Amino acid sequence: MTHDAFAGLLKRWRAARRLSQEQLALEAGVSTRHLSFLETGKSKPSREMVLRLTATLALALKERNVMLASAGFAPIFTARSLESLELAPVRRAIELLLQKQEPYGAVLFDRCWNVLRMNEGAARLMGCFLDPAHAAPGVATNLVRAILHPSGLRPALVNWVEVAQVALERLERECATEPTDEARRALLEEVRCYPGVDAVGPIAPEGGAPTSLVHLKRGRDEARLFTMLTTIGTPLDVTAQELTIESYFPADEATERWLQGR
Amino acid sequence: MTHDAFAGLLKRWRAARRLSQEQLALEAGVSTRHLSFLETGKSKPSREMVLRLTATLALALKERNVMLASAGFAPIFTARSLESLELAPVRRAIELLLQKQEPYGAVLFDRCWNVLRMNEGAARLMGCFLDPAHAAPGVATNLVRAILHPSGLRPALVNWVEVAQVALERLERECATEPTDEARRALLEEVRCYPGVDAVGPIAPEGGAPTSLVHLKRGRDEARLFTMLTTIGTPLDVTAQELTIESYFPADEATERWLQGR
DNA sequence: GCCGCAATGACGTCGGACGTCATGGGCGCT
DNA sequence: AGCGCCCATGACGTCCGACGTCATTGCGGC
Repeated sequence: MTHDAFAGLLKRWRAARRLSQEQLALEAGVSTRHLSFLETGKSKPSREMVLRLTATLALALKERNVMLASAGFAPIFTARSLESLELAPVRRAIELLLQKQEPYGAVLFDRCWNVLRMNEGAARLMGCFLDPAHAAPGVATNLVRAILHPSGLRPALVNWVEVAQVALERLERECATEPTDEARRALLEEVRCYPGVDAVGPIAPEGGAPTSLVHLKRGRDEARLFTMLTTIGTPLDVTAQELTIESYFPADEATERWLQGR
Repeated sequence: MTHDAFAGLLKRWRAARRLSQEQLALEAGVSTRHLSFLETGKSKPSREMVLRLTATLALALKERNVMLASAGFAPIFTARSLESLELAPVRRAIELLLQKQEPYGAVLFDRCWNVLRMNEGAARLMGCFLDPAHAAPGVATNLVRAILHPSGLRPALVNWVEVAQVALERLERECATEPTDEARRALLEEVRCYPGVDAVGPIAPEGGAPTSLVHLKRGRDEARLFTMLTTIGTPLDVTAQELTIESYFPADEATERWLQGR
């Protein structure tokens, strides 16, 4: 490593907290010797050491993640993510973003793919292709369930296999990257039990672009959409990074007219 | 860890490549013993081991990052990111996204904050508040330079100090999280030499929300905007995660009218 | 019965994270 | 000049875990 980023960060944060090496070392239960070595880059911290030090420095979660990354470790995640929405300006910006997407659809998800917000266009799509009569509870409010559950969008999804495949693949990938997230893992186990789900292919051949195609058809209504995922914030900023927006665009002229004509 | 994610992933990928433990171990220069332990979760891999194994398995970069994360390590990044744009559907989706944002502004950046694409609204904003006469080269095509360089937006930025602070902070944070990125570090060094930049505060007090306020004024034109960052893809999906979109919304009624009236 | 494959037991090496104690040097304060 | 405070650093030591070698056992298939 050219410049040891962790060393510099640690020094700066300790300075910001106005602690001497000795004080910090004492509080964190670390030897002053080792702390000094860490700040000069002569030693590299273990993951636990990073966590201990950042905890004693009372750093915000986001900062801890930066420190972890600077030392070459994966970030930690949190179970919150709803109250980040309480931040008024973020909330307002999201509202506007969704609104700008009209008449196309756009939906805001949390990291378990629960629907948090939905614009008019998306609501119309849902109303059109999801049979509200016999939708099992929880299916309409969760993207993964909506796609994979037999009473969800599945009857209307012409290319169900592909869509299911990328959805499953993505969920599995997420579970692998954040093994600590129990809720997400539970969701994965749940949908794996749905009929027909175990039949979709195993590891897709290197797939996984941020866009994908969706072909819906129910009665005389038919739409070919392609969708794109975006997440709030930068990938490094973990504040509200669990918030994802999926935007739906018409994939052909017919769908374009159909969307406009409603 | 409840379920060792890395172990399972490794086993699945090896199976997908139709290799026996012995073959893979031989090719990767690892003892069969250790490989077996890794697949049963009895041993945990070092960062280098993960890289060696994923390399011999010829996994895509994205998959390597997933494996790294599942073993608790930070992902690796790549220097490309432009050719991801060549993916036609992604490109098209981005085009549509920017277009939907009209008449508000929206700009697409790469991870060095170079401008890759810009919609009409953003172009108008730029034209209005950036003095093209004496803008130094490279300033108009890079967000960080545009904000921090004296010949950029700085004269028009009423709340320059705050804006500069978050921009600097963000850049520094990024440099810390990805110490390998030389280009980005060079940019940081460059802008640090601009006059007045060293005077902006050090570490901001736990700031860094995904939205921020911008107040622009030049002659009779004045706009108060708030901006939000979104990135393409999910935070875990590294395919094109280096692509960031900044969207500009009016922060008050006057600005709203001013924007519509152009 | 033989073979490919995976698991695993016993044992060894080694590097690095982290500890303890002691020393020396820079800097401010009186 | 003298005294504290803060930091770096030398010379040790401990310990754990990543990873190696060799041999053994158990499994399913031709």
